[in-house]
Amino acid sequence: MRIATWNVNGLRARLDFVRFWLDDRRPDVVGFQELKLEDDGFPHEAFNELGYRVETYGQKSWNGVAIASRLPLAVERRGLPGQEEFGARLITARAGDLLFTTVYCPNGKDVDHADFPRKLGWFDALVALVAAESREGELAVLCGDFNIAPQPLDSWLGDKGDGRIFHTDGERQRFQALLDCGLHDLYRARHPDERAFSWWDYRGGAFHRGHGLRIDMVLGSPAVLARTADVWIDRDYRKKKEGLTASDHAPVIVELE
DNA sequence: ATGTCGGAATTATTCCGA
Repeated sequence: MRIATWNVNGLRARLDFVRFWLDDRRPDVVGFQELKLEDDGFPHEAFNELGYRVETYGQKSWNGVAIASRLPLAVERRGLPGQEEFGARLITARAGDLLFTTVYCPNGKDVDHADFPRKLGWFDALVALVAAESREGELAVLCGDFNIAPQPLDSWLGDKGDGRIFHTDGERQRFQALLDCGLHDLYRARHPDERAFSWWDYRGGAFHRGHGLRIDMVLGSPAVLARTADVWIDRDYRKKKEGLTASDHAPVIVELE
């Protein structure tokens, strides 16, 4: 089974690109972020034609998440309790035997911006939810755009990034708190010393200069880790395809036995 | 050069967010 997470940066603008990727990689379950459209406007037909059912939690203009699945799909939750006013950022569904959650975590903008403490509060609510809902032996996945580089190894800035937005102790403590709930960062578990990124700014030729961050993650419960055969970042899909513009994020793919 | 995108508000141009 192949699962994936991908921040598409606007599904309307990315639809042909996403279809091309789905047809090429054939994942079974995908968490999408930054749809930037309302649920009424979701292009279900395009996904159905490729064999996917989709559950969505969108809003106008910004944010928005969805789970597409070739396996039976039953939605369990839309929205992070107590944080709904911060945008459509979390959806959970059962996909086959997986309890699959995808999140678009707040960006925070800058360490001295009002959104930064709100970002930390959003993570505190996420940690509380994960802690309350985790069940022994469950095949649970929490994937998405976390907007945190957990270690210096996850940033092109290395330890020179420490203290900047995405690189602060406060953000890293929240990410660690998710791991302390029993989740594993599957990419890092599989590739302990690899410097690899999932996001590169559109500006300044960041992709070609290697100026990236690893902020898109697939976290898995111990049962998921035990079934993980491979984890890779689909960097090729950060490049233009057939003249179509890529998202600023690459998909992250996990192969499960 | 904070150099690019996507979307919205308004009508090809500006803003906002990332």
